[in-house]
Amino acid sequence: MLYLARHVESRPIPTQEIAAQNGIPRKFLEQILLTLKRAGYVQSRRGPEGGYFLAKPANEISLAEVIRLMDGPLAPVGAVSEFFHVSTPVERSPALMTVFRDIRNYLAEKLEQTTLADLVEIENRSSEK
Amino acid sequence: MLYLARHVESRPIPTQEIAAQNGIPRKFLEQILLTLKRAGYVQSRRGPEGGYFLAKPANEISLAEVIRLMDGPLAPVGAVSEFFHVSTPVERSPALMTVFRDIRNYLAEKLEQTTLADLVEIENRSSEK
DNA sequence: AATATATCCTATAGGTTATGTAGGATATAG
DNA sequence: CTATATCCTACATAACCTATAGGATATATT
Repeated sequence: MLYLARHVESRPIPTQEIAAQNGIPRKFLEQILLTLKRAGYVQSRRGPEGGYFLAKPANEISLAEVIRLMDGPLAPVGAVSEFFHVSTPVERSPALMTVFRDIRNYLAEKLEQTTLADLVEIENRSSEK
Repeated sequence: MLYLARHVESRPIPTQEIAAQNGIPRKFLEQILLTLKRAGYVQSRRGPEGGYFLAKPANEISLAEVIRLMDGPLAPVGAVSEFFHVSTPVERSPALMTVFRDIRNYLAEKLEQTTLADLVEIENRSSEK
């Protein structure tokens, strides 16, 4: 998705290119992009001149959303997960819960505040100099 | 280990008790304690009146050490792991690397600074009131 | 010395996840 | 019509998590 965000002005980008530029097996990448498409983060066009592109502006896609979709909960343990909560022995220690909840909150804030546009901008800035 | 830290003044504690009090299968717990013992975090005494106890003062055991032993690297991705570094496509984005490195550093600091003694103390304090 | 209590050690197993491989069906630009 | 590209599904493999199981060994107490 970062690669798509970097080339947001151009025509659709084929998996071929993304795979080659990023060292990812093409067929594996296809599956990931399909998942992203079904979740509404990318769109595609078939056939020659086809490929993938972002479905929304890069500044409306946070890392948190994408990571939750692909990797599941941000929380380090199920006991402090907001949306995927599961009961575990960790809950028997309020102090431990606080530590893990702090961690979850830090992760959530950080990853929710950072968008693909932020990353692209940072990289553009430092390569200009 | 937290349970052991809470009862640090008493005699060795058998797996039986820890298992029952924390809702963990006894045989499963045994394996975990063996791992912790081999790593030098707990000691044991066999036979009647036997059981497990901490091998060092609770304020010398950080969460980071224990989690690294049991769960592996703290880093959210291998590319920013200090001691378990592996090369991945993430490395192609300096900005992403920064985000993940920030996260790793936060985790490392937080978990290295928090010891078992801290957790016990916090819990004692709030139960006194 | 016998007994009961506990740890110690190893093998095994079922389910899930991560990381792919593979093959073909379908759409579309030129 | 053809080449290009996505779309869809099935399958494979290794590792990890969460155990379960059975017995060997040590030791405090009686």
